Amino acid sequence: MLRLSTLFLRTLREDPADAEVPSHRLLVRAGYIRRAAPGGYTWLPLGWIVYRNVENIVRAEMDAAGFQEVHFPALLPREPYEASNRWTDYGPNVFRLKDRKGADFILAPTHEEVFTLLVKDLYSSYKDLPLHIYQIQTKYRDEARPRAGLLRGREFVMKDSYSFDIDDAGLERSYEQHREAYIKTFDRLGLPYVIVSAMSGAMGGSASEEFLAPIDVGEDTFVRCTNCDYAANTEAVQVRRPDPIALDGLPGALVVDTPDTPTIQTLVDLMNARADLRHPDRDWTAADTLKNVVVKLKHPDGSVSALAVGVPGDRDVDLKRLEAQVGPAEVGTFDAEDFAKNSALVKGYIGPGALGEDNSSGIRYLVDPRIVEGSAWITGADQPGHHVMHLTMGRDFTPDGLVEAAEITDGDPCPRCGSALEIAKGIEIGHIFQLGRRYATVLGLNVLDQNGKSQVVTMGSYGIGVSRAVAAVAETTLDDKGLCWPREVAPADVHIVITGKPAEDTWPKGEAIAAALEARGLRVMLDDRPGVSPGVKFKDAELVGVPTIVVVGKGLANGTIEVQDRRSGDRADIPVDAVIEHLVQLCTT
RNA sequence: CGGGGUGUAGCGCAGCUUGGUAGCGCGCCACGUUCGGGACGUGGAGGCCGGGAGUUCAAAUCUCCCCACCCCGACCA
Repeated sequence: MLRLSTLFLRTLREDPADAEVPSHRLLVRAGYIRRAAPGGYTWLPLGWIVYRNVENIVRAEMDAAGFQEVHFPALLPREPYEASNRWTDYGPNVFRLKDRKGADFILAPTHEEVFTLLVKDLYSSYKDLPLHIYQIQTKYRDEARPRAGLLRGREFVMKDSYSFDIDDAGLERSYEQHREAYIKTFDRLGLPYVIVSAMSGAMGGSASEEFLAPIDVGEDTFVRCTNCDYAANTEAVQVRRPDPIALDGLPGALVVDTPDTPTIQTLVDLMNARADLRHPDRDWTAADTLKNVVVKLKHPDGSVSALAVGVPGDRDVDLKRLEAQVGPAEVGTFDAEDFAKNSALVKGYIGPGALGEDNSSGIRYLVDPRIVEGSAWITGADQPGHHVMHLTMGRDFTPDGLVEAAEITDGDPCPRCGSALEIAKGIEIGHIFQLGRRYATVLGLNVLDQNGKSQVVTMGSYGIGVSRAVAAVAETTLDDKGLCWPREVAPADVHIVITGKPAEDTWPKGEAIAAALEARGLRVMLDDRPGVSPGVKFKDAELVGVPTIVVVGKGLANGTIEVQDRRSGDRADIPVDAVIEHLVQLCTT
């Protein structure tokens, strides 16, 4: 039984100044967590109970799916990460340290390598597969900017599982099993989620989906269709490609004099104002122009190359989307110095004429899928103050390929059904990922198949942010009075408030009810603080967020106990001799 | 890493412009009153004013450097 008279708890009357996000504010205010380090939090007794409830739900669902729990150290040597190249790839995001002999260690940000090596250590036959193992472990990432309390910390707890299969069909099945287990887990946690397609290209896998809790304070942007069930991380959205247009009879390309038009808007305004350049039927818009943006790619091996991206002029290049396509290379800006080195590029007037690996700049040129064969564009003529109109894709220029790099906007057509997409924010609470053979290959995880031939194992990796899930549950359930936990993760089933003076009947009665409920298997929190005014007790009960609040007070004179539902605020007066049964019913159904 | 903001008692804040006794509310302790929606009185405890250097007779206050936190952006298997 949790007695508030002795519980290590201090609720705050006012919001902490350093917390902005509601879940963070309330978890601190209601005495669940305290900040202990930049991006690191101490779990107080109530928080730790909730954390363990969440962890146990996750564990129970993993076990129910037949996955086996193991536990690695968080402190790991450099070598495995060297083998997968992530010692360098991870860059400043890993905490690195040295032992007394000067050997390198890391605080693991993720465990793919050591899981792979563990299986390599013990297994060598196809008969041992498939295998699913997982752990619930503290992870460390030196985030540039930890924020929002538990939502993005530098130390956090993650459940990470890995599947090992002999072939692609097996991986497919393993992935599906994990997907099912995740659905059950999040349903049980009472956490709303959207399953979105995510990027997998950079890691060499074939399928990847994220579970996002749709909340405005989330850091991930995703789209979902207003009509069908398509949903994707914005980085992974595949734009609908219009049908090609026949090339016959289109007007020829025409270079026109357009002084002082270095931006799309100035260009469109000038074209609409000039009689000789106007569109015969309508005004030109930014969507009629082709904008070419040059960026620098920094490759993991340290080399740098230039890349040109062509997008319709009414859209910006979304650097995150671009980076997801070109990963593991990083995208940087092409600055004045870079322009100076490449005389074929005229800033503000860059056109396809100068781009492409076969053209004067030699810069690889990728275009948005909307740039289809036969589409005609107004674009740069590669000389100051000049543009070219009617420049037609497939006739006047041919890019080196396509790239999904244009920003996605509200109302864009769904790639599946064509209806409008809407943009939303979410917290990533889970990620499932068909990793493939990348790690198994570099770390040499092979098994013998039926024919005695050595085969590279194919892997999946699957994560749930356990500590983050606590914040996500809080965030999706709280209201203006405080936290509001779903029963299964709540620190207790009932929160009994005793009002009146310790000498009055309410006190022994409250104690008796608490004991009786506990004997019936309910988890009880009892506010037995003497000399604390009823108002304070009510406010604290609402702040702490136990789903059922029981008030032993004034009603006792008439033989009733008040039972409140924290979420709805509904109150009912229950006769004293029926209250135990009533509550047991309430809390177990 | 860039831009903006903030560091003063456990929490929320004032004081800084114009240098001179460190304050308020909540919380905490003692006693008394009160007891169904954040009660009241009286008396208390609690501070290296984020850290360091400097200017000055004298620094929370002025100057420089550093650190931390919050917000926006960059970054985020």
